[in-house]
Amino acid sequence: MSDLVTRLRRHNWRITPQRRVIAETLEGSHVHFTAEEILERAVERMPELSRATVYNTLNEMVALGEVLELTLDGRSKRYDPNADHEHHHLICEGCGLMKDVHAMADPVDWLPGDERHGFAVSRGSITYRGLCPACQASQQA
Amino acid sequence: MSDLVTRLRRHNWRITPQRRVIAETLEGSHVHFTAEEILERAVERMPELSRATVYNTLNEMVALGEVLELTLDGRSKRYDPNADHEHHHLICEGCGLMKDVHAMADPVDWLPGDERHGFAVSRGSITYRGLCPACQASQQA
DNA sequence: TTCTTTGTTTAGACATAGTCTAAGCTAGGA
DNA sequence: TCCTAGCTTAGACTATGTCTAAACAAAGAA
Repeated sequence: MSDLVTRLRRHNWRITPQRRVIAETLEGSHVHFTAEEILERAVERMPELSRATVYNTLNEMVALGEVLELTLDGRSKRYDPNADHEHHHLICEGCGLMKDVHAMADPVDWLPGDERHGFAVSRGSITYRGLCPACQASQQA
Repeated sequence: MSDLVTRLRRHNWRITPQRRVIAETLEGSHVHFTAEEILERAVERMPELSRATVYNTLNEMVALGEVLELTLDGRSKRYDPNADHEHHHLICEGCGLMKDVHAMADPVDWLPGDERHGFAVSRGSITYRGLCPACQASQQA
């Protein structure tokens, strides 16, 4: 799997300095940032970068299918540059910590035909919830 | 499974006229409403009902565990009065139509121990995405 | 019954997340 | 070089949800 800028370029998408900074900020992290967090970090490298460009660029990367948009907490959307690789998410109900995880089966295979209501089902993503080790410890105390 | 008002009363939660109207509005539907949609419909029965009461009441019902909060589209939260019964959601990527569905297995069973990162995993919910029959038809045209 | 306490509701101000608009800027082709 | 299409910008605007302070209501005590 190649880096995000390379994948974006394949769509004949112009890689401007702003878009490069945003893509590299997104890819350089191991957590899934919100748009505001990306703006905050990208502005350190390019102070004149505007909020609208960050939102526009993220939406375009999602539309190109190279970035996933996650809406896991109902507050703000988060962006996951790892769009190729099928994975799910595990979230701590105590502190909000999020991890990428892999399941042993594709959930689409577990949806019977009569539960599909005529839909053409393309994918299924699982959100696991629980308590992380730190929150389990603090709950016992 | 008893009705929502009955379940709420078991928590020694005062059932005021406002709360009753909100609970009945929520339960009387087969789609999952947003807070604004509930307000809109509840106000028809109780015109002086305020927005704040609707938001407060929904949040309290979620905290009591009798209503599920869904954040499936990143726009607004939706509320599902069917908190007891394990089910998942199927969403149309064309028009946003949402259905409750049942899978053949519990997704928690598909998450291997070494993917749990020490979490105490309590539940997993699946969001299926695809195209509903109407949107498949209009796409072909 | 009246008083007190506690919890509930209200209107509207405020906060946060995200979109839109109009103008200016930039890169590449003629 | 100039033109054009697309990109970026600041800031206004919209949508969703929370907070605050005051009014209101219900239940128990006297």
